[in-house]
Amino acid sequence: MAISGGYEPAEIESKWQARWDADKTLYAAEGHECGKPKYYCLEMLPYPSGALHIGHVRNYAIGDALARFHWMKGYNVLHPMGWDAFGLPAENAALKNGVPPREWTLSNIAAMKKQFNRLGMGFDWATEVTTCLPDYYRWNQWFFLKMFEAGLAYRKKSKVNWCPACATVLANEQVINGRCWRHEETLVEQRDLTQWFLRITKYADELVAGLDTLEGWPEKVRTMQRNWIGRSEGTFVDFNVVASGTTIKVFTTRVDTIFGATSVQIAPEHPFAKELMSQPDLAMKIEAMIAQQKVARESDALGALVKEGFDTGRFAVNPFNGERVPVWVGNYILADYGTGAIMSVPAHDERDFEFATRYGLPVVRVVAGNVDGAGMELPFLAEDDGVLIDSAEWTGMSCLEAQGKMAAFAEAGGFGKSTVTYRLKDWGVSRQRYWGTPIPMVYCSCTGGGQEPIALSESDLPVLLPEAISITQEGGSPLGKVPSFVDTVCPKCGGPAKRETDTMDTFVDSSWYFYRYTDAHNATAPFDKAKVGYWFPIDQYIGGVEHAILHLIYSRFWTKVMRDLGLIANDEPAARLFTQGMVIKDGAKMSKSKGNVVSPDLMIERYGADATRMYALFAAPPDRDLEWDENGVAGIVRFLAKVHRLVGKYAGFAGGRDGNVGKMLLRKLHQTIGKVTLDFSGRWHFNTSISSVMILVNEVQSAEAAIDGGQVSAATVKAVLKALVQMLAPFAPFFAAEMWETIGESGVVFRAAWPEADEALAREDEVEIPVQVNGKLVTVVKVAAESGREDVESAAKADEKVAAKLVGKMVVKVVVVPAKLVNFVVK
RNA sequence: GCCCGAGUGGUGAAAUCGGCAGACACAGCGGACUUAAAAUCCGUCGCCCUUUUGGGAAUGGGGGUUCAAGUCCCCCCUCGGGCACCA
Repeated sequence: MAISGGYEPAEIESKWQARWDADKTLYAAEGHECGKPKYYCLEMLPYPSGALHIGHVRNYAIGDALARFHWMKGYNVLHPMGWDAFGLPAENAALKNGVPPREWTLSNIAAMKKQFNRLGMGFDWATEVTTCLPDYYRWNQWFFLKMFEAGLAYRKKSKVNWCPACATVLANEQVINGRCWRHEETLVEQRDLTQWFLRITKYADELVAGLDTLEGWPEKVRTMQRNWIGRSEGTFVDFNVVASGTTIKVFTTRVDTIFGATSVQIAPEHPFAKELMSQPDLAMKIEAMIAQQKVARESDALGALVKEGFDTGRFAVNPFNGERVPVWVGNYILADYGTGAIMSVPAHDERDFEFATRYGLPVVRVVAGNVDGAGMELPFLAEDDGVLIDSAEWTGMSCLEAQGKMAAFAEAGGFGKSTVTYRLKDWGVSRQRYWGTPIPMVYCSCTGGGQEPIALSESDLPVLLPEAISITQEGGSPLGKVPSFVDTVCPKCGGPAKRETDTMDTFVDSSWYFYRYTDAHNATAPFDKAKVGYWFPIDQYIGGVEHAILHLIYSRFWTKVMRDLGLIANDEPAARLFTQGMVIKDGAKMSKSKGNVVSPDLMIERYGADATRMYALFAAPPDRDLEWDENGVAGIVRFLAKVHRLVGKYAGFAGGRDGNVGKMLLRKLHQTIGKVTLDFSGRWHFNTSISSVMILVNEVQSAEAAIDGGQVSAATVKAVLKALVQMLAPFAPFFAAEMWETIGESGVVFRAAWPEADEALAREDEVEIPVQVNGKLVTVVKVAAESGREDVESAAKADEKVAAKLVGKMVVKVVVVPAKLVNFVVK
């Protein structure tokens, strides 16, 4: 588009880009000795796909505005950037084009770095972190060894989520509605594999409790994490199976209702069900039910299954009353939650009620008072605020009280125990892929018949990923086909040994990368404790809400592990978290298939980086979804062009004396500074900051004739232009740098002190007061700002419109809110 | 089903502490400048009734509190997101 006012974004932007590349004045001060308060501003690092998308631009525009604002406020700001560079796409590209993953990844990084610079993002490249390079991933291996030593990393055979499209295992967090998080169309299969796990469950309680301290995190994210961890307090109770040595341990949150238990229900995959498989008739039914659950699980219809089950013909004894209850296998019992077995209390659990009704099992009520508002007895009572009946010595006790006492009773009797269960499972980190961190373990016949892992020692690190390998998607880990990698020497016996061929989940990389930024070139440790101590916690972390439970739970876990290893002192990685909204186009999420993808490069080419970024901040508050409208970007260009023209015109302005217009401009200026500063102080509604700057510019434009006529002093003009440029600096950095030079300021605008709003100068002499009669607006009267209640009221009464409304009426009450409004209440 | 978040003009939105609803933009419409267009500038611009003047209803819907409600309280609807046979 043609741009007026002599504003040539391409010229300005390439000029400053070159300067910023060359000089490092915008980087964080090295030390703690700089005397400034620190501010660690962090945006989530991108995956190097090869190109930034417009959502990135928004994310980083928010962070960069904050970083630059804090520079100007005098903070020592760490604003780093890196690359989450391991992962499957690199391998897929290799499969498709034959380009080695490393080469593909590094060239993508180079391309995206160029884009970042083109966008004018003020990142501290001196601390750049690239997770696929050995100087980073060796520390993943180092942490792994530490965790192994601490019993936090272990290997076990278990059912794992297998994505056929990725040809690898997925963590529970990477399975969404039974489908792969990267392949929506692909159902995840369950496979039995021996895998590496990290014991995140050990920290489950602390991860839940810590959420209460994270007041700077969105409630939404905290709730999601709470749900994900799924902490549930309850009781284990042992039911001994009659005529067998077997005990079925059930988990219940309502041990108080145990006198109402009329059956024990076990999952088809429960160990006792396996035991029963020796009976052919039962085996068939059990297998059918396992298959049924599997199908339902895969199509995400587990909750929709009709509750079915069958009697095993066996009985178990309720330890509280010695009663025998039948043992059933139920399709609504999940093997992987609790103990995979429940006591069924149809009177007080909706699901048990449904099941019992279907099969005619008895319903025994043990909680009184369960009537509805109309006095009708309810079929069951799920609430735990009732009073027990027919429950031996606990009869008459409140449910809540009984829960504690009965659990204690069971514990004392040796047939039960208070417990806490979690939905959260240990984090499966093994991946059968090439492009990831090798797991620093070997297997040797000298230990456990070659089945037990032997840890390498620190001095063996890094275990380097072999570079020249051919990648295929068949037959297990690609690394398994590289003899030079697999064959190694046993650290224990010195004989020939085999390396672990799985690699680590890439979420390991992103679990601690932000610590590395503080000491990115440390060759002897992941980081220096003192440096982390200075910078942590992150003051502000910014990213998409899609990471609420993956990255953000893993990295909290990692922080706690590192703390317990004595490496850091903080309990949580980030004091404040901000999740920005999505960028949408034509009302829908952008996607290649919809053809509504906005290219940042194209935007920069057409409108410049400054306008593109500024639009991303102007079009909506940052926490909300943003509809991308190219006309809006053009509008920002018009605005910048206007500023460009005015700054150019008045840069060397001399003469003039402040009349009313000069005073008005100064007043508007200080109002604007106040508004923009306020927006930065927490709410980040940059859309309103920018609009207030637009208002200021519109005022200057309207005042042009007066300025030209000498009614504004040079000092006022200068003050307005200078602060205007400073206020634009966080949003349009190239532009601001250029304008700073135009008005003859020396030094770097981003290091100049942020302007202070002078309240006295910002104050209006006169205010307009709305006048209402019975709450309805009648008119607006102008009064001196300092007017008292009487003056305001009499000014309002004096208005002829108001007077007309008051004729013949009785004024019951007059509400006067100074500087706000007058309301006459009349009859 | 449970838990978050949202719902305001043609569009993106503003109203931060209960005090003029629609700031600032985008789009539209009219005009100036121009041979013409672009760019720029000026004006206009929520809806309904009214020639004007003016009047009326209005922030998803319904109730309430208040002199005053987009904002607070209760109930409901719609959309987005998360969790879901979790015992």
